Amino acid sequence: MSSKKTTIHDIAEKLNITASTVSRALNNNPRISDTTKKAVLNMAQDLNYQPNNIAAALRKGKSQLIGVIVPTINRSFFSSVIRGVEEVANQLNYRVVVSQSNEDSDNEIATLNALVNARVDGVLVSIGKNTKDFDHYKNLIRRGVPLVLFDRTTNEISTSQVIIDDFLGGYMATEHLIKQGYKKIAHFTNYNKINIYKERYRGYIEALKDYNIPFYNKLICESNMQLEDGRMCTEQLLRSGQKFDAIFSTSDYAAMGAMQVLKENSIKIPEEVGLVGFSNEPFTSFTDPPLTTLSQFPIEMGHAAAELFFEILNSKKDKLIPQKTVLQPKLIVRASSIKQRK
Amino acid sequence: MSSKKTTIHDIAEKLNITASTVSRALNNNPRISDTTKKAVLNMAQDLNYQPNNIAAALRKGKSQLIGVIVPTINRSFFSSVIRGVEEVANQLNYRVVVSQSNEDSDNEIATLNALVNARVDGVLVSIGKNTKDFDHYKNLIRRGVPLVLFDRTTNEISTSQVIIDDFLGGYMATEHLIKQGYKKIAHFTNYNKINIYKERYRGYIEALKDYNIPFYNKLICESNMQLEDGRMCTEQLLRSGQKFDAIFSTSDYAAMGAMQVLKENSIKIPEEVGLVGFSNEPFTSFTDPPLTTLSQFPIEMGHAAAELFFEILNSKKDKLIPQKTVLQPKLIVRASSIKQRK
DNA sequence: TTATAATATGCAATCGATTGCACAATTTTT
DNA sequence: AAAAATTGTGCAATCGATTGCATATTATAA
Repeated sequence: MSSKKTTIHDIAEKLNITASTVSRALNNNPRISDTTKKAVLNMAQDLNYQPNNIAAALRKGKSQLIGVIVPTINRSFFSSVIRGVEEVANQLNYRVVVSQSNEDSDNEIATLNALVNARVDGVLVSIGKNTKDFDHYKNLIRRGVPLVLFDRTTNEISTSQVIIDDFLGGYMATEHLIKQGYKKIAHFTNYNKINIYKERYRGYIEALKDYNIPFYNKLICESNMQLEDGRMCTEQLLRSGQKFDAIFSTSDYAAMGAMQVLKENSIKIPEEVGLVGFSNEPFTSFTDPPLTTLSQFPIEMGHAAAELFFEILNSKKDKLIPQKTVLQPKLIVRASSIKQRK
Repeated sequence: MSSKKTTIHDIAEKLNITASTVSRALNNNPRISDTTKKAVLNMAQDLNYQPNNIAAALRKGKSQLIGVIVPTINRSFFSSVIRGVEEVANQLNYRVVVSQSNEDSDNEIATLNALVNARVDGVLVSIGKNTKDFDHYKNLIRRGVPLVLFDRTTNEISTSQVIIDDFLGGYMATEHLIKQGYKKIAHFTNYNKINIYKERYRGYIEALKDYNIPFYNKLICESNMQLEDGRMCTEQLLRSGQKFDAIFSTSDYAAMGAMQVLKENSIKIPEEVGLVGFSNEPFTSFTDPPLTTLSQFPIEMGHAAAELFFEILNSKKDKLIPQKTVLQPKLIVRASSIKQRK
């Protein structure tokens, strides 16, 4: 029943021409006459021809596949980036192959190899928190496989990347709180200081400095930045007796934890404590009060990453200058940090 | 610099054997001596050999790729399903290629064809809301391409599928509200009645019947089930003067819209109006009050879908009986619907 | 009218791994 | 010791599309 799939040879045979001609006709090669092209196209339709990309990939050495590795796919930020990548890729007749590292270094390497073996034409990666060794990526570049890093990046690898200006993000969040009249601003950051957290932290410090607000080490809490960690940090702050009137958390989840604990302790947000998160997770607009946060424009980040990828792909391999796209984060002001009404 | 990638021929040459032997050795073929196998493996390591899956795929007619089509990837439910699929697939050395239909029928078809041309070994699909014509899927099956539908399915296509028991979900939600003492339960459902919404609606009706609660058509609001729609439905209910003391919304987003409007009107949840959503979106635990909802176990659904896929793949094509995996939803009771304390 | 260019198509190798069949070498059976 | 079975490799075709080069045909220029 399922007669074999039709190939260009079948088309060629029916039309009494060769497969080369069919191939050229299908690829709209100018050396083929319009008459032949039409005949081929019609016959292809009649025979319900479906090109075998695998065969083409083997011959051309290009699979039309882009690999994307993220720590976890079911986080709004990452799935949105993937969405963005896919939008650009599909436009150019590329498909997106996704893999998760689960923040595990070994897994990240294994998955990277798997993608390479599948002969993806390049890889877009957001590096896991625990990855300290970048040799595999360096090898990849040496072997000429296009690589683009996004969000979770490192300067140890010389390749194109797209990030948001996390320093600015940290600065904006802190400045906003200061301008609202908050003076003792706690900061929750990741204990594992990969680029993004480091930068946000720097922004926080810088803003304090610019506004002559003293920095207290006791107001810093390092953790894994999940909801539970945010709860813990907040409880710790409360127990310590250290006064604070605002929290800038570098993750929305930890901010949510803080919100819960504050509410449980009948501390009013934003009147007594202002709260700012980071990432604009979908839930932040649904909390009570809604949470001020920073949007990282994940879909745009996906677009940018894909564009950088295609730039590498289309460039002469020898004179390739790594590009860096820096997106501006945007402060989304919501009730959790509005002390003054203007 | 980038010396060509090593192939089995390079290994063969170095060892003075043929490529066939190398291939067999790498695939651990029992007809190859252990000595040779070891030599091949070592040489492969030395030359940093990376198998070319594309070549193998062409020869074997299997790409080790699974296509997944979802309406949108950046929705918690769908990205979690994909996560589940990926977990099973990776285990079996398969990769996952994702595509979005954006709820657009034409796009869904185009994307399906693209995946087929990429020679994925099969496709897992959650059908778009607006897809009414299933010919493309039927063709796919006729051509012997394994197809598994999940969540958004249809009985018009004879193929394996995995769904949750939406009828039961609707029933459980409604019964829970009834048992809490709510009597006039509104229901928000999708105007486009694809399988899942139809079933939940049926469950709602059945529960009312079982508990001798009259059904009022005026308590039903059909919409697109986004947040705005939930707001609209709720405002409409309020304006209409139709009394109601609970809302069972078939989407968490619409439920959230309802929560907002109720709060804006100073209507107390759960005291005056009980609220139940559907899907257990991550934000539902963060609202105030936290929202009662139903978990669909998306990751497990992904696992199940992948398993069904591999069953098809490994079965004799002629005697293939479509399987249906039905997962049980689970009621997650939170404050939004707890009127009585037991 | 002949030389030259342009046009349209065919030939055959190629991408890299897999696999049915053949065959030599060795071991086991009778 | 001859026949049969087992073991280990090699040969060559194959998967389907692409492409450099050759060639035949027609159109244009000299």
